[in-house]
Amino acid sequence: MPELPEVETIVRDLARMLPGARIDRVEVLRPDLIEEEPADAFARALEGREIGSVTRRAKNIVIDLAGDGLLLVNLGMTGRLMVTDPADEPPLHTGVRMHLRDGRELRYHDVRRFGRLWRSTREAWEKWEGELGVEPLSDGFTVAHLRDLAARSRVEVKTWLMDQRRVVGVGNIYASEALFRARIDPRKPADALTDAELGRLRKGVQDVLREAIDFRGTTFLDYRDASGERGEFALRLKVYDREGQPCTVCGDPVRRIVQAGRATFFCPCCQPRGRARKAAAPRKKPRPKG
DNA sequence: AACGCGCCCTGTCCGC
DNA sequence: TGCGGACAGGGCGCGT
Repeated sequence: MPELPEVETIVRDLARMLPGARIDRVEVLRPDLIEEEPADAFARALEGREIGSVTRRAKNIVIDLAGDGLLLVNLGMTGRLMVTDPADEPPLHTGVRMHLRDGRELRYHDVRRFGRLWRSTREAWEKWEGELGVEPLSDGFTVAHLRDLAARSRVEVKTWLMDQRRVVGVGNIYASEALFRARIDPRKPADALTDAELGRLRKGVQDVLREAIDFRGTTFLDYRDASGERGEFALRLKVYDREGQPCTVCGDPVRRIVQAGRATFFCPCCQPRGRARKAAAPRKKPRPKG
């Protein structure tokens, strides 16, 4: 489910709710969600720990255990991490229940179980996250950096943008949305992007992520924030899941293609191929019917 | 080294 | 109404 805006929304909520809480007892209902074996060792190791800070790196939730290492959570496609009342009957697909000393429960729920929870030392984590790409909302996300990355890859830009070793946090929804805003054909090879296009891409990525955070994320299927609420950004999507519907800018039908096995949505009129952007940028054009 | 692909899993929807 | 197949927001490991 979750791309950067959804994870960021959850993290901001948890960062208000969790610091200072102590983990009393951990129940692992779905051991395959836990990296560590046996999962029981993972559960016992968390018991008694105090939660320090909650932060985000890429699409990972980083829970600092106040000097006792880190608890990391990747939500995969359908993961949810939320604070609940333990009296609430855990629904089917509840994977981990962390009972807090103050009476609340930190609950992990995941229908498809693509998500993972694991422990790490700060040193091991820093080494691991060093392999990840640049944070798109950080100062390091510059046109110069994008140019360096793009010059070394002939992969189609949409696929390129989703690779977490280059730029983190952009998944299948926001990749299509960012390229629409940047007016770049998603099939264009990364190393064919001009500086002007990279500049628009940088802005497109940042704008769409910031706006989605403002709306607490996009709820497509399963996403819920840390309180179990839906995000509100879905209505603001311009191309994602809008195949055949009119482009909000030019009225032409939105197209769906498949790249690297994932659906891509774009407007062939507003995101023209090649450098065929001779005249002014595509604007509303009267469209002939038929 | 870089890249494409299949796969992990369950639920939903669509066409027949 | 039922059933098979396609597809769903991520990421890893494999083979080329």
